[in-house]
Amino acid sequence: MAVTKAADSLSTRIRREMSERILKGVYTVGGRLPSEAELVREFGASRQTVSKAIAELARCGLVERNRRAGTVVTRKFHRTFILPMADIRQDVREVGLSYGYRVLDRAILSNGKDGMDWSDVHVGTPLLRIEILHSGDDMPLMLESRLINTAAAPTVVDESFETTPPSPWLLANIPWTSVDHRISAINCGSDLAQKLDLAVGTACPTIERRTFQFDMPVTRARMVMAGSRLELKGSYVLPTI
Amino acid sequence: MAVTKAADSLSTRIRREMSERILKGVYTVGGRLPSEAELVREFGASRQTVSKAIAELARCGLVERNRRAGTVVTRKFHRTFILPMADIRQDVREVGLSYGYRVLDRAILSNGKDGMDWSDVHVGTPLLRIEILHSGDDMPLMLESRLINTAAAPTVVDESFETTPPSPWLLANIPWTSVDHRISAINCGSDLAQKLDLAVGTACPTIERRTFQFDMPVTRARMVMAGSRLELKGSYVLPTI
DNA sequence: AAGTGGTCTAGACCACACG
DNA sequence: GTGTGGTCTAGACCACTTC
Repeated sequence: MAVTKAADSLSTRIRREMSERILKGVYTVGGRLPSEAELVREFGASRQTVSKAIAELARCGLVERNRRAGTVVTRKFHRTFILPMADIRQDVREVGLSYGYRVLDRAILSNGKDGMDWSDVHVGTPLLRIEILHSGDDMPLMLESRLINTAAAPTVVDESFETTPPSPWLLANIPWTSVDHRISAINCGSDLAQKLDLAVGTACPTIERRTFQFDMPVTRARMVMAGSRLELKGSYVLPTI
Repeated sequence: MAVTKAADSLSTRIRREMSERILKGVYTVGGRLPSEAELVREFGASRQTVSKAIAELARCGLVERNRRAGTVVTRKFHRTFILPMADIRQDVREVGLSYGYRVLDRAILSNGKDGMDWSDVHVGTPLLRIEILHSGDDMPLMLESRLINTAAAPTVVDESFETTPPSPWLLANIPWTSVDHRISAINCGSDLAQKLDLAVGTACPTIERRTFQFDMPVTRARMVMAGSRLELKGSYVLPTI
């Protein structure tokens, strides 16, 4: 038993030892782990402590726990990965550019009129529509077109967005409970090409994102990246290691 | 105190009650939560149980815990979201198409020769290069170009990939500990256009993904989606609700 | 010094699923 | 029935950080 290296808690050390065994194949995929009672004996820890360690492995998806059937090794931990919901200001600065943005449009419209039709939002609710051009060293990097539901974010009407872009402002001021997104690519048309300073037809990664407070839509945004000028990156390390 | 509705565990009910208070603004952002001792009194639960509930809120990023200073409400839980690392077979079937794929190329090459140069992999290591065209109802949906490091996945050389595509095979057979990815968009050239049955220049969402076993690269893949034929979607619900 | 969270133990009861 | 994990309590010691 290699449960060494103090400074980490006992449950952490047990978790690490067990995840190492799983990754090294000591316990085979589909096979059973020793029961909690056996691990209690092996590690000389209390059942709570062992249970906590194994529960963390289960949260990471390395194992599945079943009453009576015991704990079995899975490998469904690859089913998700994390994409940072980056603050574009940080991302731009990280590549050494000075971040800036410009508000191209800001209007309050009534849902159901003016061509606005946001289903799931009551007809007549005021909506804030805003368009932002983000740039680095004055080079356009991303065009953001956003609708904000004033029923979910009433204070937004008093916000000019002259010092803070909408995305960080919303994150800091309007809580949300769920989000969905869609990643696609578009060939930019002449309007986009002009705003983003690209050749017509350039492939642009595009993210559409919607956030909700329970069932109520909060905001929906379409973010068109200026071709390959800014990369969308992410990484994920299994947290149990 | 609305700690009602049994069937859920006590710590779950406490967690839900507390997250609701945070989202409703009972505890303001930057403000302090009651200490564990106070919550023990309020909810009539043991300290372990209260601690577990609050620890889960902290894992989700709703609060930050500090010794002596207490637990404060943050709002950094929006910093990441989850993108499903979808099994394309499922995704295709979900939209009602019959999934199929074809191996366009399969070769074993030596790193450092034949134009192969995978830094971080020893020169001379055999690499499996494979190209797969995924389709739905015989319509091309995604072109996958992949390298696999045989030092990390020795059994891959015996696998023809005639019945299982590389991605699910790898997930099921070769463990990994970290992954990174890059999302971009490309204008497809003539070769891609032919393989994916698209017009030259069509914007195609592209994912590059690399996985590792600790420091050892396992596989790297470039997946080019056929324009907008297949969508990349994901959603995330705050797990504390 | 004192209050906070972090962790651990020992013991207990329960729910579930399999034989 | 029986073994598994799921959860809870009570009490304890410790580490950290602010006062």
